[in-house]
Amino acid sequence: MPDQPPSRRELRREQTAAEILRAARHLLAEDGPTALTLRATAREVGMTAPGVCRYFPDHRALVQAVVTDLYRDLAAGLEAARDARPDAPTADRFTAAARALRHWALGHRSEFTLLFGKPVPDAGTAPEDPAHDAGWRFGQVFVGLLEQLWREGAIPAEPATGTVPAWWSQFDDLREHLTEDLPLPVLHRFVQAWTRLYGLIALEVFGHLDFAMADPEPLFEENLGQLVDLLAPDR
Amino acid sequence: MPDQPPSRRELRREQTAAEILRAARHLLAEDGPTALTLRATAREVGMTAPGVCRYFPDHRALVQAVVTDLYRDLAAGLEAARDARPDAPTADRFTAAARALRHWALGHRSEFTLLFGKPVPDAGTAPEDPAHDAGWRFGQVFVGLLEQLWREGAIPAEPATGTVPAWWSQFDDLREHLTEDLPLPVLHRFVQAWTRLYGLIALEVFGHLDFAMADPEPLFEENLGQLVDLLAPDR
DNA sequence: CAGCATTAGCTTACACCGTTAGCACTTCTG
DNA sequence: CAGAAGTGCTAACGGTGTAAGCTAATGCTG
Repeated sequence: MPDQPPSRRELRREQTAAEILRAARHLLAEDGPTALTLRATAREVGMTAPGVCRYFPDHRALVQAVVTDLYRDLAAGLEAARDARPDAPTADRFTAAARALRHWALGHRSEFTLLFGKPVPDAGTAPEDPAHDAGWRFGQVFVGLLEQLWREGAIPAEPATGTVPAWWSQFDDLREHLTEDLPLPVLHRFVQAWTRLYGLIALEVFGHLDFAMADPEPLFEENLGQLVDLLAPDR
Repeated sequence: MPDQPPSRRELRREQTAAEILRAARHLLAEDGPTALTLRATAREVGMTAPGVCRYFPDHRALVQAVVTDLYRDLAAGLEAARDARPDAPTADRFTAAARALRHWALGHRSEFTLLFGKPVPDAGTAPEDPAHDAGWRFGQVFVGLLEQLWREGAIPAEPATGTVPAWWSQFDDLREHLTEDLPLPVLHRFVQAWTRLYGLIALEVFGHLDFAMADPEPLFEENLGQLVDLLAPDR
């Protein structure tokens, strides 16, 4: 079966599936994750709920399709930010991507909550879920920059504290997903940087920073500088 | 009206209100935030939904009562951990409280998600909400330790980088909520430590650390050490 | 103690939600 | 052109929050 040309029917099917997805994303963006409902989505495109079930059998399936779509968009946005000045120092491209992530999160709070919070049980990103791959493409943006920093010799292969703690061997799992074989201290630096980046952005988006400050941007920028120093001190 | 002795009726009212709250918390703990529903709670205590509405007019009100209750429990738990060894160095009491927070979060994932994630719109903790005060008692645990560290001279009053950036004046808001008048660099150190603490725990509870490691505890302990060094270098 | 206001909890009702079963109609295919 | 596959519908069931109105018991008060 040498993948026949998509019949007129299949074409139309993909078209309405895309329309449904667009409606669902609109709902999410407008009224938050709880508004992302089968019936409301159906209404949006002029169908009934069982109608859209022909395209996304479950509510779960619809949500996961949205998650996948969002991850793709986000990854594309980060890639664009990273590659806006291809000749800039790699560390600057890293901060550009990180800023783009924060900017996207603040401009798409509902979407960020769906992807990086833990509200909707249907959004689960288990390894067997289709959204898992899309999520990994997002992570790949930062991993790619990490690998390039490593190639450029910006990251020391030795830990700051003399010896490698035994528990760093946990990073072996992560290492297998990488195209390049990076030493454990490099991966350790990366995870440290990532946790701080995520923590800051999530804290701000979720409003848990309001108690301390009105505008967290300077705090973010300060941390971004620290992160780069920590991640790639030899740049 | 010199607060009359609670009539028999009011006593009974408080009693069933407590029972409803207990049932709601049970539901939350057992089946997650989405299972925390008016009708299910009513079923749990052998009533109908409009029945519990006599006690908590809204679903929102019920959720907020649960949030308040959880904050109180959590705060009590952290205080207990902090005061388990009252004569220990203050830095150790800080790490004890931080460990207790992580331990509670991992053992009460649903509850942690409700308090520190952003899933349920009804759980909003705006300043006018009753849950706000309870949340602040939780924060007070760490703030109290901060103040004690300051009294002991463990925290330098000057920033590491010579001058105080202009944006640190944002911490003035935070300063007003404190009993002691701490210098801006001290508050800056505190916010830095808090964001990293939250980031690590949230990342772990929400499962966003799975891609990198199976057991994040060593990473947490490592960061805890760094945090104390950062927060109170002169201890 | 009698009367009465308050209150607890109920039933009913309405509007949403996800999901299933069955049916009519369109479109492709042999 | 008939049959098969697919599309979207209606109807229905069980779940959710919430408002209105009712009954009966409770507790206060004269």
